[in-house]
Amino acid sequence: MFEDYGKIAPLPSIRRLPAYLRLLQSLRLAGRDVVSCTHIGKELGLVSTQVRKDLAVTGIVGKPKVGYNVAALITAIEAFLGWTSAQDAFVVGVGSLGHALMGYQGFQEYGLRLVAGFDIDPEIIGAKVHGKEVYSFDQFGEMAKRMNVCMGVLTVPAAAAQHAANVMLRSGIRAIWNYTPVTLEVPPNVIVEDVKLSASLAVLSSRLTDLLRREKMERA
Amino acid sequence: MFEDYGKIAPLPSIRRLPAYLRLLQSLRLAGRDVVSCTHIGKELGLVSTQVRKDLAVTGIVGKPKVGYNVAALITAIEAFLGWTSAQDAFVVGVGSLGHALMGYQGFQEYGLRLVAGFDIDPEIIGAKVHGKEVYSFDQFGEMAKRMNVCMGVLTVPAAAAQHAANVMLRSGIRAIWNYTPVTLEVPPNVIVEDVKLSASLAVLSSRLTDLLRREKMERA
DNA sequence: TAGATTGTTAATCGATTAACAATC
DNA sequence: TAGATTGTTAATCGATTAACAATC
Repeated sequence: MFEDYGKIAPLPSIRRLPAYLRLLQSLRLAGRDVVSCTHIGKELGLVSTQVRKDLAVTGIVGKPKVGYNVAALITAIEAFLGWTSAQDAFVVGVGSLGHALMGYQGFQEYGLRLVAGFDIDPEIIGAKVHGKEVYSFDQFGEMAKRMNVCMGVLTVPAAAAQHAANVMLRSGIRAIWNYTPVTLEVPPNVIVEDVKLSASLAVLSSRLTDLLRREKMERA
Repeated sequence: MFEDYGKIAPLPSIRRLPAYLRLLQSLRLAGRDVVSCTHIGKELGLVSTQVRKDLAVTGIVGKPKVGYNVAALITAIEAFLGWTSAQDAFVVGVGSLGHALMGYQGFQEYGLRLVAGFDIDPEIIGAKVHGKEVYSFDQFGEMAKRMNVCMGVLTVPAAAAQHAANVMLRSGIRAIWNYTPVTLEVPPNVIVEDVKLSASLAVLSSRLTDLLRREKMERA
């Protein structure tokens, strides 16, 4: 008898959950006990039915006429995302971006702890970055096994990305947060999530180009 | 008589263009003159019809049986994105993330030049970050007008985001690349593009949680 | 009670994929 | 010529939005 574990939540819904979480935390701080989808939607610029559908993926149920319990909703979202217990991760590539991520305090909120960095540059190996040690990438496998770390943040130059990923995979890494522009090849039981800054910039600059051109034509 | 300027390209297509651009540049470097959608698709893990639809938004046309001219395609994508001439931008908030972005060389490829940073912290005002000056945020308006900068990268703490954005808007900024988790309120003639790291991490960690749970059940 | 809100089903919308004629 | 490839139209798929009964 097969359970329906094959069914996963829509990615767009998952992507919106952190925004709900942030709002809910501020509501809790303000002493609010319950909140409606209408209210959430107004704050975030979404229609209420979309909010309701999104929240439903966490398994939470609300009360008609009342709304959702703020605290329960926070718990449900965090549990769904796996942000209840801190997840440890290694940073691979301590250049300016890796450096910045290691120092970013905001990840705590997302249950993510970047516990160490790895690099191949002797200049930086052994240094402390925001209080965290930087090790030689040669030690990655050993450290990953010892500390039972299964998530890696990839911030190496593009040319080194696939090689670094291969080493990470051999060390038992199951999830890679990929900040490089490279399309990584990994086995199906490993998860890769790409942070495509260039994609984001493409949207911004193409829209800006479009906007400025339009205004120019209107003035003419 | 109305032109159909209202029609804009699908956002998903725009978001994929930088990946095509990157591949095409490496093909050009390898001496390739022409390329087919099938080939591009194989490299990037996309079906050929999707590649063709995406490329069509740039206005480029290919030759049946031959494919697309690599150099022409590069030019067309860059023109569409507005990445032909360098776009200057200011960084608002020179914390660890702003610092890292100011030092990131990769933005050159995207026609983006981060020419200066702004902050309110006297400790960092006047410093040079990766060769670029950090000014007081009080000087933002004056500098933006003088240097005719219309794009800003927002990397301040969440609590300061809307206020900083307001100042930027008053200074004539038309496009904000928003790295904060705040939903900014801006007039309709200003473009905001959100870089939601938390959304990306949400996908990664929820999928990892799901994967690990699934494996646990299989072992049981 | 009346009205606001939830949960769910149906309709709409937009993007992806498939099909296929045109063409070099 | 034959076959690969483009450009375009149609079919499919999935997400968003609308409609509405259930409910506190």
